[in-house]
Amino acid sequence: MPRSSPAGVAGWRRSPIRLDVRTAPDATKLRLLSAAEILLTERGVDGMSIRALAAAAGTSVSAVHYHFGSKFALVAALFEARLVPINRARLSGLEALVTAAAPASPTLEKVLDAFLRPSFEAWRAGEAIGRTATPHLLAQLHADRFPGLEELKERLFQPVFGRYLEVVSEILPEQSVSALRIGLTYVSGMLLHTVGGHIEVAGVTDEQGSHHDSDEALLRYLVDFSAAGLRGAGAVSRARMEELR
Amino acid sequence: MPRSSPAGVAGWRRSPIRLDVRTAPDATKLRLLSAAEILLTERGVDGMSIRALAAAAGTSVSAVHYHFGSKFALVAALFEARLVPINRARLSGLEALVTAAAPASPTLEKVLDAFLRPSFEAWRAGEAIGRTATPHLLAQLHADRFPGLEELKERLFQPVFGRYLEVVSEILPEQSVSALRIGLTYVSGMLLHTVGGHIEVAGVTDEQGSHHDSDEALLRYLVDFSAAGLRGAGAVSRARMEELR
DNA sequence: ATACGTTTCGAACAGTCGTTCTAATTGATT
DNA sequence: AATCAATTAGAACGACTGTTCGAAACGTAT
Repeated sequence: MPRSSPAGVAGWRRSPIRLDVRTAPDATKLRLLSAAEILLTERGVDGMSIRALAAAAGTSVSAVHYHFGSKFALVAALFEARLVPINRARLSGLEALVTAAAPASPTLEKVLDAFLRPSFEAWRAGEAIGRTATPHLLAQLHADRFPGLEELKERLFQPVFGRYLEVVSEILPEQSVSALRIGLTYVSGMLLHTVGGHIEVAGVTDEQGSHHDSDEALLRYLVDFSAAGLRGAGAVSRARMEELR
Repeated sequence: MPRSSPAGVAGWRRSPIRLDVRTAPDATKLRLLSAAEILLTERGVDGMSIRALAAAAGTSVSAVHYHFGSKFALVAALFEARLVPINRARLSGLEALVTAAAPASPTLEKVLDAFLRPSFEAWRAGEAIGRTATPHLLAQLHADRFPGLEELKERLFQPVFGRYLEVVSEILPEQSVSALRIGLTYVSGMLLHTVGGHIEVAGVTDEQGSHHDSDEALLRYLVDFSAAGLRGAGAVSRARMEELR
């Protein structure tokens, strides 16, 4: 049972050679997060009990409150810890596209790919190693509700969403921003629908390489569907969109 | 433990003149369903307690088990009671389109409208009268999980989904059925995303007529987005879709 | 008026929930 | 060796969970 402090414990930094996996600082904290990730996707926030979580993490119930303060704080911490890297990859990928294509704009397909791929790949990577994946958790949390979650989602998503909306708006200047906002929300919804497990890929799994190809094809389908939808919906009903402010 | 069957109570059928609202048969049963509809959308299956439900319906906790047998049976009954009319409207609307356009096929937009409109209108009608709407509940249940729900969704959705897949496959014969299945699943996902409250309409609400126009514009946007997505995704990545079986 | 089946109610059951508290154990510092 | 803060485990708290039970109340038919 690990019993080290989170950060800045002098003793551990004096012997950096001992920082192996077993006795790493925050070992219990990290085990709790990993266990919570699995249990949350399986049972949801209300369905995951502190006791089941502690048992899965190999610790006691009081460890949760010691490290996080409350059950909801743990869920929020997990949500943020898993989403921040994905959103960082989204933003860096987008800026790379923008600078590479400057002074022109990147294609809509490339932008959507940069938005969808990080979450998509984390999802497939998680399923490949046998445990329920991170974005699957995000889809679950997107449906769940508990105090403070709405503000957290707003804080984490808004910068990414806003920047993508800017770029897409430059690519499709003839469409209103409010219409594109709805369209991009639909793109997010389809992504969550995919990683949430509602899409049956039914790909060939006996070969290891073919599975990766199927994943790539599914992501490609999602990108093309989104791009065509964004372009098509705006082209047809642009006039009606004025009413949506 | 329930000890009677709801339908076929001899005493009530002998005096049909007394079938007013207050003393109608299954009055408490219907009140329980209505109250459950609101509480489920607000708090989810695990979040709704029998006691809160009984209090909202103005009855006692044991009434739930008397009329339904268990909490999950009540949720399943509500799910089915609300979804069957919507799916019936979907199917009849589709067949009307098919026969009207025969021997040709109806347009993709009309077919998607027939699919989306029943659930969409039930959603807006529910929000208009102030209570949380039925499809909002469906979106909540789509995310929730409890034993038996998956089979129920399969039983209720599959006939509708299969028939629509047939017709859409006739409209877009150059696309594989498996690709169209994914596309139609995305359409369902976007609908659930909409009625689940994740789309901010932000329409003008001070006028009563304008709200209806905004709703119509939003539905129109969803239809056009879906149609363009289905057509576009198939046209671009048709070759890659072969890998998805 | 009596008897009957249906429906309702409140109490009580055995669990589980998140949280809190106390005591013990750990490794590092003095 | 003694002291210290950090971390752990385990018991206990009150509140809540879905469910069950027995006794009332109901309108109807005998």
